[in-house]
Amino acid sequence: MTGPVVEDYVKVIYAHTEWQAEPITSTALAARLGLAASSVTEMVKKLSTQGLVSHEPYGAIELTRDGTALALRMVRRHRLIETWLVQHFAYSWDEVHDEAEILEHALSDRLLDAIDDELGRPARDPHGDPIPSRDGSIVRPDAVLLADAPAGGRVVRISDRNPALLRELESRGVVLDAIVRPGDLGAEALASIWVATA
Amino acid sequence: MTGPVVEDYVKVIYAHTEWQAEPITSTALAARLGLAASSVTEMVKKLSTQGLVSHEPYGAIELTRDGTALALRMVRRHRLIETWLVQHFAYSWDEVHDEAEILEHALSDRLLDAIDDELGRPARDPHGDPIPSRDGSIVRPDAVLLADAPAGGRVVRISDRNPALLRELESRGVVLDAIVRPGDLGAEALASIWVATA
DNA sequence: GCTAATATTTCGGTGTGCCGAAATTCGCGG
DNA sequence: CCGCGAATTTCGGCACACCGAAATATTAGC
Repeated sequence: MTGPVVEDYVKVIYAHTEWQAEPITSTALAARLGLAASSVTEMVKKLSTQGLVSHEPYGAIELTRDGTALALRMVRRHRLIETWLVQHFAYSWDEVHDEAEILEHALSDRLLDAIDDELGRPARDPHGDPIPSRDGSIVRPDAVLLADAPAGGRVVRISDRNPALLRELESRGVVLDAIVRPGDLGAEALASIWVATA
Repeated sequence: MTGPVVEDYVKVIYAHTEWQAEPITSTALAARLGLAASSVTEMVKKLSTQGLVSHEPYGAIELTRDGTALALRMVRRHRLIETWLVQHFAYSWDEVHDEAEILEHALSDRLLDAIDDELGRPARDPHGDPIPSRDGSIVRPDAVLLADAPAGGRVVRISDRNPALLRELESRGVVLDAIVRPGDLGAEALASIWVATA
Protein backbone atom coordinates (compact mmCIF):
# COMPACT_ATOMS: atom_id res chain seq x y z
CA MET A 1 0.00 0.00 0.00
CA THR A 2 2.83 2.44 0.72
CA GLY A 3 5.00 2.50 -2.36
CA PRO A 4 8.45 3.96 -2.98
CA VAL A 5 7.38 7.58 -2.74
CA VAL A 6 6.01 7.27 0.78
CA GLU A 7 9.08 5.29 1.74
CA ASP A 8 11.37 8.07 0.57
CA TYR A 9 9.50 10.81 2.38
CA VAL A 10 9.49 8.91 5.64
CA LYS A 11 13.13 7.98 5.33
CA VAL A 12 14.23 11.56 4.79
CA ILE A 13 12.12 12.81 7.68
CA TYR A 14 13.72 10.21 9.90
CA ALA A 15 17.25 10.89 8.69
CA HIS A 16 16.96 14.53 9.62
CA THR A 17 16.59 13.81 13.31
CA GLU A 18 19.00 10.94 13.53
CA TRP A 19 22.15 12.91 14.34
CA GLN A 20 20.67 16.29 15.07
CA ALA A 21 17.62 17.25 17.08
CA GLU A 22 15.16 19.61 15.40
CA PRO A 23 12.26 18.14 13.41
CA ILE A 24 12.35 18.88 9.72
CA THR A 25 10.49 21.70 8.01
CA SER A 26 8.60 21.22 4.80
CA THR A 27 11.04 23.44 2.92
CA ALA A 28 14.00 21.36 4.05
CA LEU A 29 12.13 18.20 3.17
CA ALA A 30 11.40 19.56 -0.29
CA ALA A 31 15.05 20.46 -0.76
CA ARG A 32 16.30 17.02 0.26
CA LEU A 33 13.80 15.28 -1.98
CA GLY A 34 14.45 17.64 -4.87
CA LEU A 35 10.78 18.59 -5.11
CA ALA A 36 8.74 21.79 -5.06
CA ALA A 37 7.52 22.88 -1.65
CA SER A 38 3.92 22.65 -2.78
CA SER A 39 4.32 19.00 -3.71
CA VAL A 40 5.66 18.25 -0.27
CA THR A 41 2.82 20.02 1.49
CA GLU A 42 0.32 17.88 -0.38
CA MET A 43 2.12 14.64 0.17
CA VAL A 44 2.67 15.32 3.86
CA LYS A 45 -1.06 15.83 4.20
CA LYS A 46 -1.56 12.36 2.75
CA LEU A 47 1.06 10.83 5.02
CA SER A 48 -0.73 12.45 7.92
CA THR A 49 -4.03 10.89 6.84
CA GLN A 50 -2.28 7.54 6.67
CA GLY A 51 -1.04 8.03 10.22
CA LEU A 52 2.64 8.00 9.34
CA VAL A 53 3.32 11.60 10.21
CA SER A 54 1.93 14.22 12.54
CA HIS A 55 1.65 17.68 11.13
CA GLU A 56 -0.59 20.68 11.65
CA PRO A 57 -0.53 23.42 9.03
CA TYR A 58 2.57 25.58 9.35
CA GLY A 59 3.98 23.28 12.01
CA ALA A 60 6.93 20.93 11.99
CA ILE A 61 6.76 17.44 10.51
CA GLU A 62 7.28 14.50 12.84
CA LEU A 63 6.99 10.78 12.42
CA THR A 64 4.37 8.84 14.33
CA ARG A 65 5.14 5.44 15.79
CA ASP A 66 4.05 3.80 12.53
CA GLY A 67 6.03 6.30 10.52
CA THR A 68 9.14 5.68 12.57
CA ALA A 69 8.73 1.94 12.14
CA LEU A 70 8.51 2.32 8.38
CA ALA A 71 11.48 4.67 8.37
CA LEU A 72 13.60 2.27 10.39
CA ARG A 73 12.66 -0.48 8.01
CA MET A 74 13.91 1.60 5.11
CA VAL A 75 17.04 2.70 6.93
CA ARG A 76 17.82 -0.93 7.66
CA ARG A 77 17.36 -1.79 4.01
CA HIS A 78 19.48 1.07 2.79
CA ARG A 79 22.37 0.43 5.14
CA LEU A 80 22.40 -3.31 4.72
CA ILE A 81 22.45 -2.91 0.97
CA GLU A 82 25.30 -0.42 1.14
CA THR A 83 27.28 -2.73 3.38
CA TRP A 84 26.65 -5.62 1.06
CA LEU A 85 27.70 -3.71 -2.06
CA VAL A 86 30.95 -2.70 -0.41
CA GLN A 87 31.81 -6.05 1.12
CA HIS A 88 30.55 -8.44 -1.50
CA PHE A 89 30.95 -6.46 -4.71
CA ALA A 90 33.87 -4.19 -3.85
CA TYR A 91 31.94 -1.02 -4.47
CA SER A 92 33.82 1.87 -3.06
CA TRP A 93 32.54 3.88 -0.20
CA ASP A 94 31.30 6.74 -2.29
CA GLU A 95 29.60 4.71 -5.02
CA VAL A 96 27.06 2.76 -3.08
CA HIS A 97 24.51 5.40 -2.34
CA ASP A 98 22.65 5.65 -5.63
CA GLU A 99 22.42 1.92 -6.12
CA ALA A 100 21.15 1.42 -2.58
CA GLU A 101 18.62 4.19 -3.07
CA ILE A 102 16.95 2.12 -5.74
CA LEU A 103 17.42 -1.38 -4.39
CA GLU A 104 16.02 -0.52 -0.97
CA HIS A 105 12.59 -0.34 -2.59
CA ALA A 106 12.97 -3.50 -4.60
CA LEU A 107 14.42 -6.35 -2.54
CA SER A 108 12.02 -8.70 -0.82
CA ASP A 109 12.26 -9.20 2.94
CA ARG A 110 13.43 -12.69 2.28
CA LEU A 111 16.32 -11.64 0.10
CA LEU A 112 17.26 -8.84 2.44
CA ASP A 113 17.40 -11.18 5.40
CA ALA A 114 19.49 -13.63 3.42
CA ILE A 115 21.95 -10.85 2.68
CA ASP A 116 21.93 -9.86 6.35
CA ASP A 117 22.83 -13.43 7.31
CA GLU A 118 25.54 -13.61 4.67
CA LEU A 119 27.11 -10.45 6.10
CA GLY A 120 26.93 -11.82 9.62
CA ARG A 121 24.27 -9.36 10.78
CA PRO A 122 26.46 -6.27 10.81
CA ALA A 123 25.75 -3.54 13.37
CA ARG A 124 26.92 -0.62 11.25
CA ASP A 125 27.32 0.29 7.61
CA PRO A 126 30.46 1.47 5.81
CA HIS A 127 29.85 5.06 6.92
CA GLY A 128 29.48 4.03 10.53
CA ASP A 129 25.73 4.48 10.62
CA PRO A 130 24.00 1.90 12.82
CA ILE A 131 21.85 -0.71 11.06
CA PRO A 132 18.46 -1.25 12.70
CA SER A 133 17.78 -4.86 13.58
CA ARG A 134 14.93 -6.89 12.09
CA ASP A 135 12.64 -5.88 14.94
CA GLY A 136 13.35 -2.20 14.38
CA SER A 137 15.65 -1.46 17.29
CA ILE A 138 18.69 0.70 16.71
CA VAL A 139 21.67 1.54 18.87
CA ARG A 140 23.34 4.81 18.11
CA PRO A 141 26.91 5.18 19.37
CA ASP A 142 27.53 8.21 21.56
CA ALA A 143 29.41 10.59 19.36
CA VAL A 144 30.08 14.24 18.71
CA LEU A 145 31.09 16.12 15.59
CA LEU A 146 34.83 16.36 15.23
CA ALA A 147 34.36 20.12 15.06
CA ASP A 148 33.11 19.95 18.67
CA ALA A 149 35.81 17.60 19.94
CA PRO A 150 39.00 19.62 20.41
CA ALA A 151 40.98 16.57 21.48
CA GLY A 152 39.81 14.45 18.55
CA GLY A 153 39.11 10.76 19.00
CA ARG A 154 38.11 7.51 17.30
CA VAL A 155 36.07 7.96 14.11
CA VAL A 156 32.62 6.48 14.57
CA ARG A 157 30.82 7.95 11.63
CA ILE A 158 31.45 9.87 8.44
CA SER A 159 28.55 11.61 6.73
CA ASP A 160 27.90 10.37 3.20
CA ARG A 161 26.70 13.66 1.81
CA ASN A 162 29.80 14.50 -0.19
CA PRO A 163 31.33 11.67 -2.25
CA ALA A 164 34.40 13.69 -3.20
CA LEU A 165 35.14 14.32 0.45
CA LEU A 166 34.69 10.62 1.18
CA ARG A 167 37.32 9.68 -1.39
CA GLU A 168 39.65 12.35 -0.12
CA LEU A 169 39.33 11.18 3.47
CA GLU A 170 39.78 7.56 2.58
CA SER A 171 42.98 8.30 0.71
CA ARG A 172 44.30 10.04 3.82
CA GLY A 173 43.52 7.11 6.06
CA VAL A 174 40.52 8.70 7.69
CA VAL A 175 38.26 5.67 7.91
CA LEU A 176 36.07 4.13 10.59
CA ASP A 177 37.93 3.53 13.87
CA ALA A 178 40.89 5.67 12.86
CA ILE A 179 42.11 8.17 15.44
CA VAL A 180 41.94 11.78 14.24
CA ARG A 181 42.43 15.25 15.63
CA PRO A 182 40.60 18.33 14.39
CA GLY A 183 43.79 20.15 13.52
CA ASP A 184 44.56 17.61 10.78
CA LEU A 185 41.49 18.39 8.67
CA GLY A 186 39.57 21.09 6.84
CA ALA A 187 36.33 22.72 7.80
CA GLU A 188 34.01 20.52 5.77
CA ALA A 189 35.63 17.38 7.14
CA LEU A 190 35.23 18.65 10.70
CA ALA A 191 31.51 18.95 10.05
CA SER A 192 31.25 15.48 8.50
CA ILE A 193 33.12 13.31 10.96
CA TRP A 194 31.84 12.11 14.30
CA VAL A 195 34.15 10.77 16.99
CA ALA A 196 33.31 8.64 20.02
CA THR A 197 32.76 10.51 23.25
CA ALA A 198 35.08 9.60 26.15
CA MET B 1 13.33 7.34 -20.52
CA THR B 2 11.73 3.92 -20.85
CA GLY B 3 10.68 2.92 -17.35
CA PRO B 4 9.48 -0.36 -15.92
CA VAL B 5 6.15 -0.34 -17.73
CA VAL B 6 7.67 -0.16 -21.17
CA GLU B 7 10.17 -2.81 -20.17
CA ASP B 8 7.40 -5.18 -19.16
CA TYR B 9 5.40 -4.72 -22.33
CA VAL B 10 8.40 -5.33 -24.52
CA LYS B 11 9.52 -8.33 -22.52
CA VAL B 12 6.12 -10.01 -22.75
CA ILE B 13 5.90 -9.33 -26.47
CA TYR B 14 9.31 -10.90 -26.92
CA ALA B 15 8.57 -13.88 -24.70
CA HIS B 16 5.56 -14.80 -26.78
CA THR B 17 7.62 -15.51 -29.86
CA GLU B 18 10.59 -17.07 -28.18
CA TRP B 19 9.40 -20.67 -28.24
CA GLN B 20 6.42 -20.40 -30.55
CA ALA B 21 6.04 -18.51 -33.76
CA GLU B 22 2.96 -16.31 -34.09
CA PRO B 23 3.23 -12.64 -33.05
CA ILE B 24 1.13 -11.69 -30.06
CA THR B 25 -2.31 -10.11 -30.24
CA SER B 26 -3.30 -7.22 -28.07
CA THR B 27 -5.82 -9.37 -26.18
CA ALA B 28 -3.17 -11.92 -25.31
CA LEU B 29 -0.78 -9.17 -24.31
CA ALA B 30 -3.45 -7.68 -22.05
CA ALA B 31 -4.09 -11.08 -20.47
CA ARG B 32 -0.43 -11.72 -19.75
CA LEU B 33 0.05 -8.28 -18.26
CA GLY B 34 -3.16 -8.49 -16.28
CA LEU B 35 -4.49 -5.30 -17.86
CA ALA B 36 -7.61 -4.23 -19.73
CA ALA B 37 -7.42 -4.50 -23.49
CA SER B 38 -8.03 -0.79 -23.89
CA SER B 39 -4.99 0.03 -21.76
CA VAL B 40 -2.84 -2.15 -23.94
CA THR B 41 -4.07 -0.57 -27.15
CA GLU B 42 -3.09 2.84 -25.86
CA MET B 43 0.29 1.79 -24.57
CA VAL B 44 1.15 -0.09 -27.74
CA LYS B 45 0.43 3.07 -29.67
CA LYS B 46 2.99 4.87 -27.52
CA LEU B 47 5.54 2.09 -27.94
CA SER B 48 5.01 2.38 -31.67
CA THR B 49 5.67 6.11 -31.53
CA GLN B 50 8.86 5.39 -29.63
CA GLY B 51 9.92 2.98 -32.34
CA LEU B 52 9.98 -0.09 -30.12
CA VAL B 53 7.07 -1.87 -31.74
CA SER B 54 5.45 -2.01 -35.14
CA HIS B 55 1.70 -2.14 -35.15
CA GLU B 56 -1.08 -1.00 -37.44
CA PRO B 57 -4.60 -0.84 -36.04
CA TYR B 58 -6.18 -4.29 -35.78
CA GLY B 59 -2.89 -5.93 -36.73
CA ALA B 60 -0.42 -8.02 -34.79
CA ILE B 61 2.19 -6.53 -32.51
CA GLU B 62 5.84 -7.04 -33.38
CA LEU B 63 9.07 -5.74 -31.95
CA THR B 64 11.32 -3.50 -34.00
CA ARG B 65 15.05 -3.85 -33.85
CA ASP B 66 15.20 -1.41 -30.95
CA GLY B 67 12.33 -3.16 -29.23
CA THR B 68 14.03 -6.52 -29.57
CA ALA B 69 17.25 -5.10 -28.17
CA LEU B 70 15.43 -3.76 -25.14
CA ALA B 71 13.56 -7.03 -24.70
CA LEU B 72 16.77 -9.04 -24.82
CA ARG B 73 18.27 -6.74 -22.27
CA MET B 74 15.36 -7.41 -19.95
CA VAL B 75 15.39 -11.13 -20.63
CA ARG B 76 19.07 -11.22 -19.78
CA ARG B 77 18.39 -9.41 -16.55
CA HIS B 78 15.51 -11.61 -15.57
CA ARG B 79 17.30 -14.86 -16.25
CA LEU B 80 20.57 -13.85 -14.66
CA ILE B 81 18.74 -12.76 -11.55
CA GLU B 82 16.82 -16.03 -11.39
CA THR B 83 20.00 -18.01 -11.78
CA TRP B 84 21.68 -15.96 -9.09
CA LEU B 85 18.83 -16.37 -6.62
CA VAL B 86 18.87 -20.12 -7.09
CA GLN B 87 22.61 -20.60 -6.97
CA HIS B 88 23.64 -18.01 -4.44
CA PHE B 89 20.63 -17.82 -2.16
CA ALA B 90 19.18 -21.30 -2.49
CA TYR B 91 15.85 -20.10 -3.77
CA SER B 92 13.94 -22.99 -5.18
CA TRP B 93 13.08 -23.25 -8.78
CA ASP B 94 9.52 -22.11 -8.38
CA GLU B 95 10.14 -19.16 -6.05
CA VAL B 96 12.46 -17.01 -8.13
CA HIS B 97 10.06 -15.57 -10.62
CA ASP B 98 8.35 -12.85 -8.60
CA GLU B 99 11.55 -11.58 -7.07
CA ALA B 100 13.26 -11.47 -10.45
CA GLU B 101 10.27 -9.67 -11.92
CA ILE B 102 10.95 -6.76 -9.60
CA LEU B 103 14.74 -6.80 -9.45
CA GLU B 104 15.14 -6.84 -13.22
CA HIS B 105 13.98 -3.22 -13.23
CA ALA B 106 16.13 -2.14 -10.31
CA LEU B 107 19.70 -3.45 -10.61
CA SER B 108 22.29 -1.25 -12.26
CA ASP B 109 24.22 -2.60 -15.21
CA ARG B 110 27.30 -2.59 -13.06
CA LEU B 111 25.77 -4.78 -10.38
CA LEU B 112 24.21 -7.08 -12.93
CA ASP B 113 27.53 -7.61 -14.66
CA ALA B 114 29.20 -8.28 -11.33
CA ILE B 115 26.62 -10.96 -10.64
CA ASP B 116 27.15 -12.38 -14.13
CA ASP B 117 30.87 -12.66 -13.44
CA GLU B 118 30.29 -14.21 -10.05
CA LEU B 119 28.10 -16.87 -11.67
CA GLY B 120 30.71 -17.55 -14.33
CA ARG B 121 28.66 -16.10 -17.18
CA PRO B 122 26.06 -18.86 -17.33
CA ALA B 123 24.49 -19.72 -20.69
CA ARG B 124 21.11 -20.80 -19.38
CA ASP B 125 18.89 -20.15 -16.38
CA PRO B 126 17.43 -22.72 -13.95
CA HIS B 127 14.52 -23.40 -16.31
CA GLY B 128 16.83 -24.01 -19.23
CA ASP B 129 16.08 -20.73 -20.93
CA PRO B 130 19.10 -19.24 -22.68
CA ILE B 131 20.59 -16.07 -21.19
CA PRO B 132 21.38 -13.39 -23.76
CA SER B 133 24.97 -12.18 -23.62
CA ARG B 134 25.94 -8.62 -22.82
CA ASP B 135 25.91 -7.71 -26.48
CA GLY B 136 22.40 -9.06 -26.93
CA SER B 137 23.08 -12.29 -28.75
CA ILE B 138 21.18 -15.40 -27.74
CA VAL B 139 21.57 -19.05 -28.68
CA ARG B 140 18.44 -21.09 -28.42
CA PRO B 141 18.98 -24.85 -28.19
CA ASP B 142 17.15 -26.93 -30.81
CA ALA B 143 14.27 -28.46 -28.94
CA VAL B 144 10.73 -29.75 -29.31
CA LEU B 145 7.89 -30.07 -26.86
CA LEU B 146 7.91 -33.40 -25.11
CA ALA B 147 4.35 -33.80 -26.37
CA ASP B 148 5.78 -33.85 -29.90
CA ALA B 149 8.70 -36.17 -29.12
CA PRO B 150 7.32 -39.71 -28.93
CA ALA B 151 10.72 -41.12 -28.03
CA GLY B 152 11.42 -38.57 -25.32
CA GLY B 153 14.91 -37.24 -24.78
CA ARG B 154 17.11 -34.98 -22.70
CA VAL B 155 15.26 -32.16 -20.92
CA VAL B 156 16.48 -28.83 -22.22
CA ARG B 157 13.80 -26.51 -20.90
CA ILE B 158 10.86 -26.50 -18.53
CA SER B 159 8.31 -23.72 -18.78
CA ASP B 160 8.03 -21.66 -15.62
CA ARG B 161 4.35 -20.87 -15.95
CA ASN B 162 3.07 -23.22 -13.29
CA PRO B 163 5.01 -23.26 -10.00
CA ALA B 164 3.08 -26.23 -8.62
CA LEU B 165 4.01 -28.27 -11.65
CA LEU B 166 7.63 -27.22 -11.26
CA ARG B 167 7.74 -28.52 -7.70
CA GLU B 168 6.01 -31.73 -8.72
CA LEU B 169 8.45 -32.33 -11.55
CA GLU B 170 11.47 -31.61 -9.43
CA SER B 171 10.36 -34.06 -6.78
CA ARG B 172 10.10 -36.70 -9.47
CA GLY B 173 13.59 -36.05 -10.75
CA VAL B 174 12.48 -34.23 -13.87
CA VAL B 175 15.13 -31.53 -13.99
CA LEU B 176 17.39 -30.07 -16.66
CA ASP B 177 19.39 -32.69 -18.53
CA ALA B 178 17.32 -35.58 -17.16
CA ILE B 179 16.16 -38.13 -19.71
CA VAL B 180 12.39 -38.42 -19.91
CA ARG B 181 9.79 -40.20 -22.03
CA PRO B 182 6.32 -38.84 -22.72
CA GLY B 183 4.61 -41.87 -21.26
CA ASP B 184 5.93 -41.06 -17.80
CA LEU B 185 4.13 -37.76 -17.48
CA GLY B 186 0.73 -36.04 -17.55
CA ALA B 187 -0.69 -33.79 -20.21
CA GLU B 188 0.32 -30.48 -18.69
CA ALA B 189 3.89 -31.68 -18.20
CA LEU B 190 4.07 -32.80 -21.81
CA ALA B 191 3.18 -29.25 -22.82
CA SER B 192 5.72 -27.68 -20.47
CA ILE B 193 8.84 -29.70 -21.14
CA TRP B 194 11.14 -29.34 -24.12
CA VAL B 195 13.64 -32.03 -25.07
CA ALA B 196 16.70 -31.77 -27.30
CA THR B 197 16.20 -32.80 -30.90
CA ALA B 198 18.40 -35.63 -32.15
C1' DG C 1 3.03 46.24 17.72
C1' DC C 2 3.65 46.64 12.95
C1' DT C 3 5.48 45.54 8.72
C1' DA C 4 8.44 43.26 5.54
C1' DA C 5 10.63 39.14 4.37
C1' DT C 6 10.06 34.31 4.41
C1' DA C 7 7.77 29.97 4.96
C1' DT C 8 3.79 27.37 3.87
C1' DT C 9 -0.44 26.23 1.78
C1' DT C 10 -4.03 26.50 -1.80
C1' DC C 11 -5.29 26.23 -6.42
C1' DG C 12 -5.55 25.06 -11.20
C1' DG C 13 -3.14 22.30 -14.20
C1' DT C 14 0.04 18.40 -16.29
C1' DG C 15 1.66 13.62 -17.68
C1' DT C 16 1.38 8.75 -17.11
C1' DG C 17 -0.92 4.63 -17.08
C1' DC C 18 -4.89 2.62 -15.94
C1' DC C 19 -10.29 1.53 -16.35
C1' DG C 20 -15.21 0.44 -18.32
C1' DA C 21 -18.49 1.40 -21.79
C1' DA C 22 -19.47 2.35 -26.36
C1' DA C 23 -18.19 2.29 -31.08
C1' DT C 24 -15.80 0.19 -34.71
C1' DT C 25 -13.65 -3.34 -37.43
C1' DC C 26 -12.62 -8.02 -38.48
C1' DG C 27 -13.44 -12.61 -40.01
C1' DC C 28 -16.16 -16.73 -40.09
C1' DG C 29 -20.37 -19.52 -41.12
C1' DG C 30 -23.73 -19.92 -43.93
C1' DC D 1 -21.52 -11.60 -49.68
C1' DC D 2 -23.97 -10.79 -45.46
C1' DG D 3 -24.57 -10.71 -40.85
C1' DC D 4 -23.06 -11.84 -36.22
C1' DG D 5 -19.89 -12.58 -32.54
C1' DA D 6 -15.34 -11.62 -31.17
C1' DA D 7 -11.44 -8.67 -31.20
C1' DT D 8 -9.86 -4.07 -31.12
C1' DT D 9 -10.01 0.79 -30.66
C1' DT D 10 -11.98 5.17 -29.08
C1' DC D 11 -13.65 7.91 -25.52
C1' DG D 12 -14.39 10.10 -21.11
C1' DG D 13 -12.73 9.60 -16.62
C1' DC D 14 -9.78 8.48 -12.50
C1' DA D 15 -5.64 8.24 -9.20
C1' DC D 16 -1.18 9.56 -8.35
C1' DA D 17 2.51 12.59 -7.75
C1' DC D 18 4.21 16.41 -9.48
C1' DC D 19 4.52 21.78 -10.84
C1' DG D 20 4.27 27.17 -10.70
C1' DA D 21 1.70 31.08 -9.31
C1' DA D 22 -1.09 33.19 -6.08
C1' DA D 23 -2.80 33.54 -1.50
C1' DT D 24 -2.06 33.26 3.29
C1' DA D 25 0.28 32.63 7.63
C1' DT D 26 4.43 33.16 10.46
C1' DT D 27 8.53 35.46 12.13
C1' DA D 28 11.93 38.73 12.73
C1' DG D 29 13.49 43.45 12.62
C1' DC D 30 12.69 47.67 14.26
